Amino acid sequence: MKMIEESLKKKKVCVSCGETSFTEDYTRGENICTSCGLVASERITDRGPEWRAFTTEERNARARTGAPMTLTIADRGLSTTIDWRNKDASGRALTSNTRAAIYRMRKWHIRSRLHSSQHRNLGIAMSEMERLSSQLGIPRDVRETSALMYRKALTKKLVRGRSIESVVAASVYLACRIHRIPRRLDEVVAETNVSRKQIGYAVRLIVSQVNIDVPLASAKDLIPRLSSDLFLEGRTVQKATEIIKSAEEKFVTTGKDPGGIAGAALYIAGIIEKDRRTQREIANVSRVTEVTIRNRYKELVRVLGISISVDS
DNA sequence: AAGACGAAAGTGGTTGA
DNA sequence: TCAACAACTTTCGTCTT
Repeated sequence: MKMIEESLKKKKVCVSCGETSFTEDYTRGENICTSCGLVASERITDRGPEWRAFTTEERNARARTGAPMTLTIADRGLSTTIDWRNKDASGRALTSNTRAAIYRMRKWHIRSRLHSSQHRNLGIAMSEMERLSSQLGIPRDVRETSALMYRKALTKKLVRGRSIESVVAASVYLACRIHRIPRRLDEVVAETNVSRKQIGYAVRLIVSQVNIDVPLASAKDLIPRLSSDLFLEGRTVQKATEIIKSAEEKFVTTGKDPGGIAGAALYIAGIIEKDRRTQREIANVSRVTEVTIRNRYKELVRVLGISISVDS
């Protein structure tokens, strides 16, 4: 037990490429690096059910727990509901006494459910968040984080005087940053009706007020996404990751657009590994211009002393 | 003909007085 | 609040493959 706790606490880093995200393959019991495919550890704990089910009915019949508690529903999925039918559990009609009692319970139950303005706010915000994050294709656990961010912002009274939508968008964006899922602010802005300025302001506000570390966007995080768009080969991707890593430690990549850095690294890696893409192709997927790719790649070559080999 | 290159001028955002 | 500034973009002519 102790060992399991320790291994959970320690953040795993891929020994091959330094990536920290892993896919757990339960059927094979392996931990696989999402970036380079390295099998990082075998014999992981299968946290799934110990039974098997082939149909939905079987699954429902065998499950012994209810829906998971979640932050993305305003009442955390913990509310009870009282049925509107005047029947008991076995389907018999209720006596008039019981019926009156149930009627009173129902009344208070409904009245107490959305009792505070915060709860009402959350209700609206969570449905908006659900819409936004599904539009952006954001996975479940990141949504939980963004819900948490929103709840923190709400309790700190940061939503007051600002539109719910802008704070929701900021929460989603920050959750992506925290989980190192590359979504740029512009992409989030595009799915909302709020101006970029307002969302940017909300983002900064939350970062300054809420006590959560938000890592800076790194060019490394963009590599998997860009390289799959470019259909690059594994070794090229790995090379690009190395380039960025040494660029980050050797030299300032700060203040530069991560897209430019990532694009330049992929360009160089492509040349070295003979898996070349044109500057235009790379510029398109990394959302910067060819000129920026050029500038960054010249800079990287100069600073890292990479010789673009003349052999071809 | 496509890709790479670099100069010049313009834009949106940050910083410091 | 404003000007200076760095990073990035747009545009365009030229060179290379």
